[in-house]
Amino acid sequence: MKKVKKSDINKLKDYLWEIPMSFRDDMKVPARALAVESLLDDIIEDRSLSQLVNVATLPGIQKASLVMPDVHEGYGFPIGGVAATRYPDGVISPGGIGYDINCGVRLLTSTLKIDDVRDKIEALSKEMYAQIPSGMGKGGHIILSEEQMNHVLTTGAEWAIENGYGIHEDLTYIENKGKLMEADSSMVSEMAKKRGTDQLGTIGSGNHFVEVDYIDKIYDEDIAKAYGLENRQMVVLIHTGSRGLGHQVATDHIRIMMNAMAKYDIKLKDRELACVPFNSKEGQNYFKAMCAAANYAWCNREVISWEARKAWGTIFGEAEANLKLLYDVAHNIAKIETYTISGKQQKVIVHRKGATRAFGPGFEELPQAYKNAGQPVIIPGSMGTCSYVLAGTEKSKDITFGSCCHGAGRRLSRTAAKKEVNAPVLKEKLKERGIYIQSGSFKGIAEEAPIAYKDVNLVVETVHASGVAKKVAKLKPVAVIKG
DNA sequence: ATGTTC
Repeated sequence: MKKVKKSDINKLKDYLWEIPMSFRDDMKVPARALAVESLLDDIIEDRSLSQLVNVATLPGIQKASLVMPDVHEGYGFPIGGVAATRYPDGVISPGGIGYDINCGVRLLTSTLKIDDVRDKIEALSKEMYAQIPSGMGKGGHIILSEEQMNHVLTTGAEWAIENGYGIHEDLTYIENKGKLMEADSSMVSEMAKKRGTDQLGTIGSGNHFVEVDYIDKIYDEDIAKAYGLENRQMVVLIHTGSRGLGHQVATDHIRIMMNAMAKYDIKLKDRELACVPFNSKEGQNYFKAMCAAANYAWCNREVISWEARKAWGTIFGEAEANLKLLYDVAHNIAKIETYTISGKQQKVIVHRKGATRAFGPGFEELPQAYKNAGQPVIIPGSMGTCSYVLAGTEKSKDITFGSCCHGAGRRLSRTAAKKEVNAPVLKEKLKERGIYIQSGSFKGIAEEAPIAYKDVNLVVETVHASGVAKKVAKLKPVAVIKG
């Protein structure tokens, strides 16, 4: 595979770079990277830009294959990538969505200020760790019957609320109200359902976590007010997805697609880009299964919120347990959306893999309170650094198919991170800075160390400067619960 | 990311 060098890349703006179609004769559109130059110099080191060029060859791809500033290499497609293919005959590719279907984040706001509760943070971190199951393969307290599983897969977050694990008001503040209508539970294999039987309300491992933060800085007073954010306010950030169930859905359908591709005469440089036309039988079946797994993930984050609320009730009392959902966004998902392409309205299948939707003001699905502000975009940083709340913009539709970055983005591989980091020492150092890490695994702490990640400040500066999202608030962590 | 490499 021809490696992408700096000299192959044209600078379009200070934060926008393009690999032109002349780079490789099989490219159907140019490949673009949103990044300030110092991040680009990091990005060029791994295979993510070569992967981006591969994506630009997919049947039906529109306008450009894109990566966000937090990009790094992934399975087939780079993580931090956006690819829109023509509806309905362009391809859908599970690799463009990711194994963790509807991995995403949500932010809950509290009525407490950090300065009033410093002395309770360590106890809070322990109580949250006790209430929220975490770790590889770990199950939770809810065991779903076959019938309940089918309900979760078709109704998403609603299931949690109807069964006493959530608050009805939350639904208004979840992307797609926590339920994709196209879901079909019969497209989810028995194996996938089995893996998901006891994993509702669990965070898993890797970069998944539940975190307590406080608002350290407000950049946009008006939008912060609309979102209900105030300086020093404590919030809860939840990052996880569809667990073993989503992983199995991806595994099952990638295998099916690899066998079906020849039938549709699709030939690829990298078999990890396995894809079929969206309107083919296999494409539809995957999409329906993906939607079902996405619903499972929304239900999962709703149940985890219930567990977090329980822990807050134990530590601070009933009145303070009423954490309010600011917003819940997916960053591993495919959506059918409409954009202006070459001057005309065109429906596309937008693949977002490690990319957050970032729609601007006026978007009809937004709750009334956010109509003028735009969709909240939640960007978790690396463990122990900081995170951001941003607001989507109208401009994101022109530049990134309504998308934004999803986090800091990995810089070192997990193996490299483990070599560099002494986890017990890191944990102690963070504690000295008032950040309590609760984790069952030192290996997990090492892999997620700040040094393993890009500088989230630069990532956020890039998206802010490019206009795809606006900075609203900066969050600082005080407690992290992880696998 | 993941009952850690279909």
